[in-house]
Amino acid sequence: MNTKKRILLVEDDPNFGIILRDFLKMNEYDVILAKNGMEGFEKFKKFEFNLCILDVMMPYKDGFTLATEIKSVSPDIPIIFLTAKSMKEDVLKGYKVGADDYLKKPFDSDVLLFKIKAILKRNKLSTIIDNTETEFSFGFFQFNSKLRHLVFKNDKPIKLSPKENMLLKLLLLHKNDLMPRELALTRIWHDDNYFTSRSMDVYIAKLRKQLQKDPKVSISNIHGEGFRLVVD
Amino acid sequence: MNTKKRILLVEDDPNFGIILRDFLKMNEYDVILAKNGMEGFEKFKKFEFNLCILDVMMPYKDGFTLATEIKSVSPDIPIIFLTAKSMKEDVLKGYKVGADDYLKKPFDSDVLLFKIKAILKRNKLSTIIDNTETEFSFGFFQFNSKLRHLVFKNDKPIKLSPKENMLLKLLLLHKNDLMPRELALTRIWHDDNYFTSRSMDVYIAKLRKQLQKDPKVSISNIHGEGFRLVVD
DNA sequence: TCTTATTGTTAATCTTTTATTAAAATAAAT
DNA sequence: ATTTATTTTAATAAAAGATTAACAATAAGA
Repeated sequence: MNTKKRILLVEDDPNFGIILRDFLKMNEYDVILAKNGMEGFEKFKKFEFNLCILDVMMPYKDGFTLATEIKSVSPDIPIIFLTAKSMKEDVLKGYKVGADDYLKKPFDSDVLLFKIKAILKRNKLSTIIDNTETEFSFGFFQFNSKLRHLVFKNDKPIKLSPKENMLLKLLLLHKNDLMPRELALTRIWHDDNYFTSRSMDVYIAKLRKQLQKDPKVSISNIHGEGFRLVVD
Repeated sequence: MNTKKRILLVEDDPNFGIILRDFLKMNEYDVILAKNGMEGFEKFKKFEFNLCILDVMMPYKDGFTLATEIKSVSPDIPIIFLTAKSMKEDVLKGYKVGADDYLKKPFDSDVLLFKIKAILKRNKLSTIIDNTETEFSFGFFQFNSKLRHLVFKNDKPIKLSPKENMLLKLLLLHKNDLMPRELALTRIWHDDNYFTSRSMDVYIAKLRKQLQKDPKVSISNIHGEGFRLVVD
């Protein structure tokens, strides 16, 4: 209902990977496909995901190793393993590195869909109750990213739209430092192209309009690089 | 570390049931064994459990039916199914009634232990959040969620319907903070889709009608996120 | 300096989400 | 079995949000 759930799919068999990706896309998931563990971890760091589906047997870096790396960055992200053989050792190893489920190939696609649904559902509660940083204070502003409220001095709170809100939060997480354009585009717009970039500029303008209430606060552009929220 | 985790094991084969119970007990779990669905539900209501392990094929009342009953009382309790056959239908049915995992008999006991561990670990957070508070006071209102009574000043109590009641309670548990739409939909409507969402809006309207008696109390919407019960 | 690429701003358009009301369907109670 | 309460569905309106287009301004490179 909300926004599409994002799945990282790491599968080295290109034929199978593409067909599985398309199948999941048809079922209303946003899927990023990586063809090996290396690429998988890069993509994982770049975007934000709700779930990972990892093939176990991959050359160079296997699914378990990748899972361990992923869990070290995001301990709570659910992982489903795809195993060719259902050997006890594999299953146990999977659970040891924090698997939420595993599927033996060949598997039934409906079963996979249900597993995904079930896992996302039970992970909802913990992800709904978002315990990332939510209160920010800068200049004469007070900002609550959970309520999407921006308060100047003792005025009544200004309601921010989701995009305004996320963008301001990203800027604040890089306060007085470069917030790369690319970062906002991949994190907020999930795509980096001409139009999303234009859209982002519009939101920068909106934020500037609010922030100009405090002369000590501004958003400056670093040409070709990104933006910087400056607080004197 | 804390106290032993309590497991409800429902299995109609007495030999297998007893050996499995003893195996789990050896592994530091408190286990209550029931030999059919009827007895299983009785025991479930009598004690408090952290996890249920249910045999699917049982005479008189099967595991799925039992699971549905259990979930109607405790929506968040994790359930593992034991299936003799791993038919697709069974697996899907299991996930539909909210299974957390399933195991095909015969299974490896170590795998079961790992599944139990994994499930209890991820359920830790959400069971802590389970709140049994029943008396609330806000603005000029007094609310008893057990009696489903909402009282304004000294008026006679307004009887709330079950859904109104649960929704108000959820809002109050997040007083002055975001109560995510998804949370109410999964907790109260057990499904998050267009229609349940519309239904929820209708109930928000009903609550607003009652709460407007006190100008200091209101329900505000956070677009795309949820609602907030505001008490000045 | 000229040219091109990037950024800034505003307004129009399109999309999604929420609000409200009423009617239909279901469930509970008498 | 019939009334009553509750819940869902439908239809439509209103609000909020996001994108796009058009054009202005600015910065960087040739």
